[in-house]
Amino acid sequence: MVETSTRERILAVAGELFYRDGIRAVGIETVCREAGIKKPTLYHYFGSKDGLIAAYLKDQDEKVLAGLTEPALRADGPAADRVAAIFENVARAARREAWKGCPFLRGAAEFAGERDHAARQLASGHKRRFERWLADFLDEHGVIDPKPLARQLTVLLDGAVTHAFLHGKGAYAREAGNAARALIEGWRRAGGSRA
Amino acid sequence: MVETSTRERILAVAGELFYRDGIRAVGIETVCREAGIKKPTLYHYFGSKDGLIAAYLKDQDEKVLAGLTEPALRADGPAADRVAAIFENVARAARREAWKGCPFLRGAAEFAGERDHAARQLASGHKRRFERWLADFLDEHGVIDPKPLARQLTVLLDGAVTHAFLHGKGAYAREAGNAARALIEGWRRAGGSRA
DNA sequence: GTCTATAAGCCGATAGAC
DNA sequence: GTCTATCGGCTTATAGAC
Repeated sequence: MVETSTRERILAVAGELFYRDGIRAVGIETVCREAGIKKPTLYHYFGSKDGLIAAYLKDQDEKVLAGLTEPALRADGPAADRVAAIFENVARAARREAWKGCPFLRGAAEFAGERDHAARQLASGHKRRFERWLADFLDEHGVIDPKPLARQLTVLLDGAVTHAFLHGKGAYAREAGNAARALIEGWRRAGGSRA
Repeated sequence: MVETSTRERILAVAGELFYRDGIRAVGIETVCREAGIKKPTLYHYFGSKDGLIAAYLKDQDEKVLAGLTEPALRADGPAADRVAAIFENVARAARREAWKGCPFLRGAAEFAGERDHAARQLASGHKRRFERWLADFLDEHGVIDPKPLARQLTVLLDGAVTHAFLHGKGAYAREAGNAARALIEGWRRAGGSRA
């Protein structure tokens, strides 16, 4: 089953273009041309451009989350080392030409004017899901009262992603990794009562 | 001199619309209508939409920087308290309906597909300027080896701004403020050698 | 499910008059 | 410096045939 369905092919093409150039910068016509189909076919599967956008971000949710958590799951040692691996992974990604930060942060920024747009809601949900995963992960690795710390690290990580993209340099993510380390180690010293 | 020049009026209107709805979401025609002028007048002053975008962000640079640093300059006590005031200010801003995060982060996100776009360059410059200001500020308030810490806090702050916007809640910026405090206090304990 | 053809409008940008 | 008028192209979206 190497052949992909039409729907999957459209979604793959749209995902690539939306991520590379920005959602608003890419027209339906371009998506159709690159996917080798005509407009009515796209509208048949997705109903509207907003429908395609929502499908794109829903499709990315799991994938982005898996890519983010994978370095931590693969690392060993104390929690600080494992979390630092996430930041180091971002720093390495920043070197790739095609890497342009987080599709959810960028999507939310593009639809700042539409409070209830799917891109905004899916971005918020995605971030809450990562924060929850991190709290569980810290808990499993012996961190006391992990929730406030997970929130701090989640915020720090998105700052790292954003700055790594903005300047095109991994140095920002790497320095943020140092901060993450310091926060986790300090958290243990304070006995979880810092927040 | 209450009357503003045509150029200033266009810039003020464009700034409001670009920030509220996003740069790509706002057409030249809309800017002209709201400013009470015709298109050739706008093109007379700014040459192109990209010219208007560049003028918008150049105009915001100083203003945003001043708004960001003001709470720290007004606060007193040790460096940790003063920097925490910046995060608290973001947390309070997140409550306002009209607040939509950082115009530079959002602008850079909108032009992710154009590496050399003015929005990207101005955003990068703006962030480097804030980082430099913070390093000087920390230095003046007795922090040893302030540069790596300033970078950590700059990254953390933009994460806080982004999450405050994303979820429409100040809680994320407030928790990031706790992290900032911990980083600064830990930095003193480590004698500036943490990084 | 996929096509041809097309609607209706908005996009950025400009020629040329005053 | 500001206008009227307009250009060509791209935008999202749809009617209707196969």
